[in-house]
Amino acid sequence: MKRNTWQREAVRTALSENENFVSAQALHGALKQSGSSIGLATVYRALADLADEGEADSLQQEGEALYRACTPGSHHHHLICRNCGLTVEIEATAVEDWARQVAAQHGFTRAEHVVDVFGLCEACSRLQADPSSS
Amino acid sequence: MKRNTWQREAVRTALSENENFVSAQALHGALKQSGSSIGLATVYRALADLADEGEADSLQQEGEALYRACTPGSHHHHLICRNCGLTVEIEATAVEDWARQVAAQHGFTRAEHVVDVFGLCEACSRLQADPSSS
DNA sequence: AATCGTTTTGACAATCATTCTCGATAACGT
DNA sequence: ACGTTATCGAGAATGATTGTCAAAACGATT
Repeated sequence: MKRNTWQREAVRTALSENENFVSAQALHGALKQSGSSIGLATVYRALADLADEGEADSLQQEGEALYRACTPGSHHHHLICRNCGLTVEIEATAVEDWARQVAAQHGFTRAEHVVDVFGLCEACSRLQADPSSS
Repeated sequence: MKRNTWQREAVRTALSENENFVSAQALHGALKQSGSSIGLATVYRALADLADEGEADSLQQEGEALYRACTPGSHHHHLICRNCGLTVEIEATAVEDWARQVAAQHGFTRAEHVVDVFGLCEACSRLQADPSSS
């Protein structure tokens, strides 16, 4: 049976306080900073669980897993700033259909897909164009 | 200046002999099997170079990087069998456009995207439906 | 073909994220 | 409150990838 522990709740809370994708390590660091005594392994476990249960989205960047609280129950993708990490949830009905269709065309079943868009957000685009204003 | 060594050539060749995505470790193992004395670090370096130069595609799966020779100069995505690794290159013009458009809508510039579709290929679908025939 | 400056290699150590281990702890049903 | 048993925490273990550095290989030039 699954139990409710303050640790899991702490991770859930810490996650939803972050607008953007965070690594398990970073989240653990933040929790420790704010006085929690939670263990690193526990953060990893809690994040994996949350991702399984659909309460968090995850993606791989530079060899590490990043997590983010997500609006549960809705399938969506992300538009992520490569520089500052700003993340926007995006709907992609058209892409869902396309993926399913392409898979079917090639005889594939059980299609899932990974779709993420990276770029420079408006602010970071400006910074890059005019570095003096940083 | 970039030099041509038999090691790099060996990696390029080994890659193109594999229809599917392979890990650096696996590729190194295969090369050793066939009598090569190439070092593991060299395989990692060669693969990173090939990916940079657009001669190979790469993706992350279960915490490890997988590589695959790709038709150079063409932007494409992949349809990958979750079970046997069979890979099909797919065109995704519609998705390209969608990605660019979504990024622009949110003020993002320099949009890039990660789009991969995973599923079970025809053969593996059958196996799963009727495991007795394996 | 021999030489020289530079790049690349390979063996192994180092790193780093993540997972495992296991005794201790705490949740939940009774 | 009690006993089960899932979960925790600390640190060890794992496993992929990268760094180090002396030795070897490359390629342009004699």
